[in-house]
Amino acid sequence: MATESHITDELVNEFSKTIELFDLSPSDSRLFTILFLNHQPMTLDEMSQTTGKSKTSVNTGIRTLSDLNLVKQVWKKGVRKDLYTTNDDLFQRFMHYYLDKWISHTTMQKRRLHAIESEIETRPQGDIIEDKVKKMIDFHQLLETSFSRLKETCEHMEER
Amino acid sequence: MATESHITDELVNEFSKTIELFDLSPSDSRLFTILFLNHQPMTLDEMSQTTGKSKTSVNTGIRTLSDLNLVKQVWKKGVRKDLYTTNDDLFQRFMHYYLDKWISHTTMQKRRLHAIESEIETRPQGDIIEDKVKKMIDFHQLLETSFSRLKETCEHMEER
DNA sequence: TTATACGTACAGTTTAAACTGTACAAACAA
DNA sequence: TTGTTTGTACAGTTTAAACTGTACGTATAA
Repeated sequence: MATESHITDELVNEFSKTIELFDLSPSDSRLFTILFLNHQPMTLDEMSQTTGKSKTSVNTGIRTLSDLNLVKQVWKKGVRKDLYTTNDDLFQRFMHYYLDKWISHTTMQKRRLHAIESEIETRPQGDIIEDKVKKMIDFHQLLETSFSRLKETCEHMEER
Repeated sequence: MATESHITDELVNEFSKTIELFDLSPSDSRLFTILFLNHQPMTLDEMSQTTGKSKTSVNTGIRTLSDLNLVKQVWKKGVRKDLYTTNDDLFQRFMHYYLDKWISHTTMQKRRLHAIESEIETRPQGDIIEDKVKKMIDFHQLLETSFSRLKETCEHMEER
């Protein structure tokens, strides 16, 4: 038992570090990983037990993960408690959520910058500022196309 | 004056939101943006004044940004105070810093997972765990190649 | 040399986020 | 119906991060 929990702990520690890169809090990342490693879907009480956090805390964590489509609720006849498990297609799910976040953000900000740009036209602010705004818009454009391309690439990638 | 500062404020607000996507704190993002929008390099006191933060705070912020190669120190004869300005090639700089972070992280974590995998071979943990570890490694592999490809793509992109 | 100006280390404070426990509402069992 | 069980809202607490002010070391100018 000591051995098994040691290995599992290691896996949780390492994997959740990667999950954090997707802008999830350490707690939420850890919760996701525990759920992913577990053999069956888990109840709130089980997750509370395993993570060492309160049930309330786990509850809000699960809600966050559900909202991002990384976790789903499942039903099992005879079980009264809510059961949760991780969604399949780890890579596709995470990439989808993450890239959409980037793309929608950059698109929106680019639009806002254009709005400011036209506001500037009515009351000029000087060449330097105008040049900076252009640079900012270019920056957003490059980000948008980069991440859009990556999204396309990812959708064609295999996951076993 | 009211007009000018209004527009500048807007620009700072909007642009720093994008900078935050690169895992920089709101304060650091704001500091970067202010520095980027300013016509000349700025001193610590000026930045302190403009951001409304203490000099110490600005100092640590600048250090963070310098460490990430997003900001550089410049010298101007006759000026005793330290002067800082943003680096050129906004897009390339940010992307380089960000993608390197992802790539080095995934590479390292993949290696660690492989280590755990071989540890498991000596003391088997059951098929389910072994399968999960494989899935984790695949996940990291896919991340690594995705971001490596993006890096290549970005290096060939133009920035005006 | 002394005096002044500047950057930064450090301790303490403020602020925001994460977390907990209680209390309640909805669903189910008897 | 009444009694349990479960999920969640909310207020209060803990914890961590961000920030400030002072105090000191180094550099420049006189």
